[in-house]
Amino acid sequence: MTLKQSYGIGELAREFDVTTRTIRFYEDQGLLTPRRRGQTRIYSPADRVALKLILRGKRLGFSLAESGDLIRLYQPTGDNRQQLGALLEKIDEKRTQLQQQLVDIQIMQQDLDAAEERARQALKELEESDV
Amino acid sequence: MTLKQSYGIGELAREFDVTTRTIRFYEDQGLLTPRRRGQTRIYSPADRVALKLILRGKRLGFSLAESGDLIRLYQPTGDNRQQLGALLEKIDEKRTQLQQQLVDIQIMQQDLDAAEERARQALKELEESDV
DNA sequence: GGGGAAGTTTACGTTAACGTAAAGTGGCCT
DNA sequence: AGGCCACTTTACGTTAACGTAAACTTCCCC
Repeated sequence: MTLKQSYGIGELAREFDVTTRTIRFYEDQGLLTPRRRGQTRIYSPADRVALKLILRGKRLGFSLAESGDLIRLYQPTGDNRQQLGALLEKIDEKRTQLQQQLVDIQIMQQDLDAAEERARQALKELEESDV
Repeated sequence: MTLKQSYGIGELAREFDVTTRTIRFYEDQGLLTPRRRGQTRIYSPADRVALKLILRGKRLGFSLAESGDLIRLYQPTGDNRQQLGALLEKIDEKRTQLQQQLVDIQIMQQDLDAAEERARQALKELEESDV
């Protein structure tokens, strides 16, 4: 089975577990650009990918504006050297940010390990004092 | 030189590049608990660590409430089995979340790689068409 | 043809995380 | 004494990211 090439708003809402209000809001912010059949919104696979990107961004604490940037990194825009240069810079910024987040995650994971260890130790001591 | 054992609010603000308003706000939220000398706040190394944790959390999109949870994972509270059980669960939740974020970061990094590749390709074509 | 179900627009409401301004206190310097 | 910091409290303002409610249309079903 090949990919669907269009989606309804409710369909996307269910798939990604967001409300239709949220999806319309993203459109308002210029992050999604569904076409219309009558007055009903029809979403393309590209819209679906964009939505996925937004939600992934959210999990990493990105603002909608930042996710908008990311989405635009994908749109093959008829670009001149200026814009391509700026693009490469933006990519580099994001990469730096992601690197920092990686470090943050690693530290937090170690912290969690330590916290778990202490909790287990405390449990153990409870056991022993209570034979 | 051994660690300082107390800090002023401005000092912390400078070190972590936040405003004093922000630091006081965190106290309001119960995330910091400085003692007082007169009416002036004096921060302990533990407060400083907590602040660091909060800001790290922010970089990963954690809410202040979530960072509050993390901070509490560190406070050796006189715990009973119930609480320790809940603690271990919380730790596990956070671990799962961090794992998801790791995956998200990896995907984004690949996306950035692809975007950079396309940008470089576009640049190259511009060069060639413009001998 | 009446009534859901799913879509739409419009608009006001809400929460988190601070910003910003005003007015006061305490110390230190010259 | 005057002045300048750095600190304090109080309080109202602001922005992002939706939630919630009301009042339509459209389509489908029986």
